[in-house]
Amino acid sequence: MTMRLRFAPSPTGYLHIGGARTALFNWLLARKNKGVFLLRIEDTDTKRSKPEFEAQILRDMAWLGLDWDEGPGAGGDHGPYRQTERQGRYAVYIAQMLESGKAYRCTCTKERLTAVREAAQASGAKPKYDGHCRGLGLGSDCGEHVIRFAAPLSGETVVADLVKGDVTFNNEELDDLIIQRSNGTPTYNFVVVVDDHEMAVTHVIRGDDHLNNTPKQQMLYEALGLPVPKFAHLPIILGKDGGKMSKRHGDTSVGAYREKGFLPEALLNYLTRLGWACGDMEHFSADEAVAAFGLGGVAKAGAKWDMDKLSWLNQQWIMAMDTKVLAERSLPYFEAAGVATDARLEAVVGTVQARAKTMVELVEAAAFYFTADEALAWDDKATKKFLKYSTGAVLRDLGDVLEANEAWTEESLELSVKAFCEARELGLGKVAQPIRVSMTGQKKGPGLYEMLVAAGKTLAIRRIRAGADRCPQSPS
RNA sequence: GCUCCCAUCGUCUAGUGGCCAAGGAUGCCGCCCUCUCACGGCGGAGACACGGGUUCGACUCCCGUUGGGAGUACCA
Repeated sequence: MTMRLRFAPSPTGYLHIGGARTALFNWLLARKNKGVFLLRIEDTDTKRSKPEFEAQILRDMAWLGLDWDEGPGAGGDHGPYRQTERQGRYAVYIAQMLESGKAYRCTCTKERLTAVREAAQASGAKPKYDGHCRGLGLGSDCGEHVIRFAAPLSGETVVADLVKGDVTFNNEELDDLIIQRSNGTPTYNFVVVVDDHEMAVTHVIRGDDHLNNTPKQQMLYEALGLPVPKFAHLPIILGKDGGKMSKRHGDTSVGAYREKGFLPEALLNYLTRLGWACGDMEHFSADEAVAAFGLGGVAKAGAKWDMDKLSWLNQQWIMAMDTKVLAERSLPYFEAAGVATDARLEAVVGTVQARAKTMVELVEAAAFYFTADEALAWDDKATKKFLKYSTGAVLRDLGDVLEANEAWTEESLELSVKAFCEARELGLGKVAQPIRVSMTGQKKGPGLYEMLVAAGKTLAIRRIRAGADRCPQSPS
């Protein structure tokens, strides 16, 4: 039997990190077992759901490389895959529940419900519905009413969780949950059961926060006479302070990480490793993760989001990437930064590849190659320290020496510069830094020779001479 | 309050009763490389929450305590 897994986001916001990780683990398991990964849009909250959010979620999933076999845009014969388009299907299940006596109509008012809840809480008991209408046998003519599940009153329900192990719930703790609202629409816990069944989902993998819903859903499966899927609950991702991950801890949306210049490979790598381990594997591709993945390696405890490690991984991915590919993929980031690139791009990127933790940093580090001379960002400290009165003549002469360098290769430039230093009895540092500041406006940057080559002779000579002009023209 | 889950370096984790005077990664510190910054190399500090059991032997098993998290809706 093929394993069928699903990710069921609500289009009430962007795809956040936690959701992406849930999707990822489902995807990994599906790919690992040659199963099916499907996407279901839970858009029944009409007040908060928006088509734009759905589009964004789909885009971010695709960006991460989490492709789905069934769902919006992919087809599949278990559709439709949007809950709003499935509304008609739930009525028959509700009717079945009513007929078999597994559900009943309830006309209790909200006021009464609140009073019951408060009374229970005051006495230290679990706040739950008291079953007031359970034995009344109310018919469809009872006026405004909800439909409640007549849950088992005694015994216990054991959830055989693939991550947590057996989790036992006392049925007395669970109450008669509402499965259909007074406006006729079914509620979440009922709908997931029906949808997961109709979509033939075999494994439900979701966040920890759903563990408490699971016994209710399991009882619903049983009441409906449906096979119960396997469950696995993943620990949730926490913020740096151990609390729920929120804006206070930085970005929470996948889109924000893309915009900040994180590579999908790195984000996926980090997300996989967060809460899952396979020995000492740290830096791995999606394919490698698929090959090694298993629910057995999933941690039970929540994990804190660590930007430092994500950044490190991103840098590892940037460094490991073929320079030509990296150059192509950096294009949108140059564009976003308003930096126009040219044919030197690949060479340029090569010089900053090991100096950027993100694509945005890469663009920042490379911008000086492309910006107009007068638009260079000057670091005052660097100028003061390295462009002094005495440096002016050095840079001017160096400009002439370099102009005479026909080959303009790293090797020949190194020979030229070193010969110049020896002739002047100057340490390399006394020459290299002024050149760097002239070229970049900054005191840090790529290696001297690779930078000169990547910049091109024309720009290099021009900036070195401009650097000379920038030096004080008289001793102060 | 009640129910459920969880607990190894700051962080992510390895560890499934002896191989652990607890390993890796990140971050931090130092040294090296060096024209700067990175990269890279080497080294260092840094953890089994606590208390009881079980056992010849517990990081590993059981119980409790403490701490953290989740749920407790006519939201999903």
